[in-house]
Amino acid sequence: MNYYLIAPAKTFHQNDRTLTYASEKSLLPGHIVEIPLGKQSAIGIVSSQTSKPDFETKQILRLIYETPLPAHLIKALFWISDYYRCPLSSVIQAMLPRGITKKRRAPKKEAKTPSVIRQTCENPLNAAQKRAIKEIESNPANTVLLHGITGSGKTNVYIELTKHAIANGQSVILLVPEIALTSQLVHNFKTHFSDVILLHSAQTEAVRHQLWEQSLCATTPQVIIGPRSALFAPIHNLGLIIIDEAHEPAYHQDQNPKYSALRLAAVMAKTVLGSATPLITDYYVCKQHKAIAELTELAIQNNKHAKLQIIDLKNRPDFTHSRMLSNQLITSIQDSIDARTQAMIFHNRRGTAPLTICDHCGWQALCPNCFLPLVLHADAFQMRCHTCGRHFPVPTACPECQNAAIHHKGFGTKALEDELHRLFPNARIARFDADTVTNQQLNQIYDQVHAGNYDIIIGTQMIAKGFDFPRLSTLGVVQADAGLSLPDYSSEERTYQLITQVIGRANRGHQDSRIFIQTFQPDSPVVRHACSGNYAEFYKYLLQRRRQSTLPPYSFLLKLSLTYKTERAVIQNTQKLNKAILQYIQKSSLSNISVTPPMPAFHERTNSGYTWEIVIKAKKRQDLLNIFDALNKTPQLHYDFDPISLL
DNA sequence: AGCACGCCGACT
DNA sequence: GTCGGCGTGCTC
Repeated sequence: MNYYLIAPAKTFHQNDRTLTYASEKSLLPGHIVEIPLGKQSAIGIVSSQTSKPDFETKQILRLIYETPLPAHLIKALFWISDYYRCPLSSVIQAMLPRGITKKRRAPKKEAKTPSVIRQTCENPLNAAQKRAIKEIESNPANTVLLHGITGSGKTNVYIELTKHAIANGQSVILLVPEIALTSQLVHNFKTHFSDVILLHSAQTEAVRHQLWEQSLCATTPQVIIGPRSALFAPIHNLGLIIIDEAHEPAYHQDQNPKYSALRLAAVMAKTVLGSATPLITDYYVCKQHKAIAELTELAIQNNKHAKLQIIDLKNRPDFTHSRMLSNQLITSIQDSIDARTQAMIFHNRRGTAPLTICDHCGWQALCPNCFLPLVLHADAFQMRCHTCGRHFPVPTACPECQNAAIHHKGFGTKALEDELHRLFPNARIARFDADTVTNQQLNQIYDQVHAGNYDIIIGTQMIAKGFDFPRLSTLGVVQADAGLSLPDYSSEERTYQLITQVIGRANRGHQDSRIFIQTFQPDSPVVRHACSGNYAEFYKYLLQRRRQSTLPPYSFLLKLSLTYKTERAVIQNTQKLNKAILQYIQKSSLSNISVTPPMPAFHERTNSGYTWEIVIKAKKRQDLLNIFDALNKTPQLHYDFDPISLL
């Protein structure tokens, strides 16, 4: 009889660890089995063989797949659970396809038996790209940052690295933040490699299961493209992971299992992080390991120019035609229309007006579920909550004091669209935001824009990423500093990234173009460095600030939050928690640790109650783990190691 | 999370 | 004397 440690996929309270089971069969680590657990049965993963224990054991019911999961996934399973203190079962659930025990009907289209990856075309490289590839491949560090400006040809580098890995018999995973927004990169990969396995959120359970089996059973190297969860594809001989736009927050999963795809990738295989605007912490760590490859020149040289102008929103004489758009921007839009080219206006706020307030008594329209401001959508005659999606009729009078003087403050993309219609009554205007387009539709509409069916394009984040608009000659950012007002430690780098991405839309060099950055803070280093594209200066500036406040990369963070039905309960329990933390720190005489006093969370009140939080900063990450382990866990306690935002 | 056991109040 | 309320505790 053989005995094995099995990690069950089922969660059971406060006791999440491997269990010992017996089996006549000889099994390997990574084998997926069915086991009896309590009165039920569960799926489990074989961790290792063990000796006969001194307690009763149950028999493994059956082996589900002859092929075990590859070793790097078993490593990942235990690493995530340990590093982020999350239940093993939650990791397994993320790793295995839903309905793994279901018998699937044969797929309509014959599943292609994975064949040898075929190179289908040439991949010309310039000197800088060749240098970067050599740098990445010869660098002993496990993670290498490919820092390349927009248009420097990172895709060609990815393709070449992938070719080399396949030639060595190794599989490659390419992570993208969101498939629908990266169709050009996906298309490029498909033209270079046949049989790329593409994973995305629109696929059905059956299709995912089939693709999962396909990669589990493949005997030749595979290329997989997908979102962060594609790291769990069961491919063998994983040699390289490429993470495109590695600064994107989509690479951090914020529900259990909480993990950073960047950290996880580094545990599993050689990892390349591609970004024009890397996160400060990633740049800092890679710099320390001398693991940065720079791509500083445009891949395709051209003689087109983009002229950038910063406009102070406080300077009212510049806003005599519109309160939203400066005279300079309006003139340039008109020039673009006259020249039959296009203008793009970026504003990261949906709807018509983000705040609705009664002038008489101060009442404010809030979502009864989230207690956050409701956004007016005048075209739909609705007040919408952008957090939970609920919608309500537009009030005609204040519900508190019956006064009719209610005001809609601020403006979103819909209001901007109305304003542009007023200023340019004959222009063809397209608006891209979550209200008008889903990610799936984005490509069709993009084609229309590309074909020149529109004169003015208005949009949120959605249009800032990835797309190449060759007819663009005017680009306007309505309020570049909008994100800086958020009380979050990462708001500066998020703002830098956004401005850089937007500017990148005009810097593709198809047209001479003019860029107008409107801002209330023309002197802010974030806005200035983003406008001049000076990452090195921005890095220096932000690193200094992080050092002053001991934030990452100068510390590790643990965010603890408590949610209770009443304000009284949440304050009491957060204070109790705070006391327990301080006592533990003193008892263990830990140093270089700071604990914020209990404070209300940014979203203090929600439908589920009141939330307060405590943030712990430590020089050594292990101290955070030790403190956490010593705490009393209750269902009200939520925790986040290495949070990317403190909101 | 389920699903047992277990120890007290309302019923045939 | 039995049915069932959900408090407590376990799952190899």
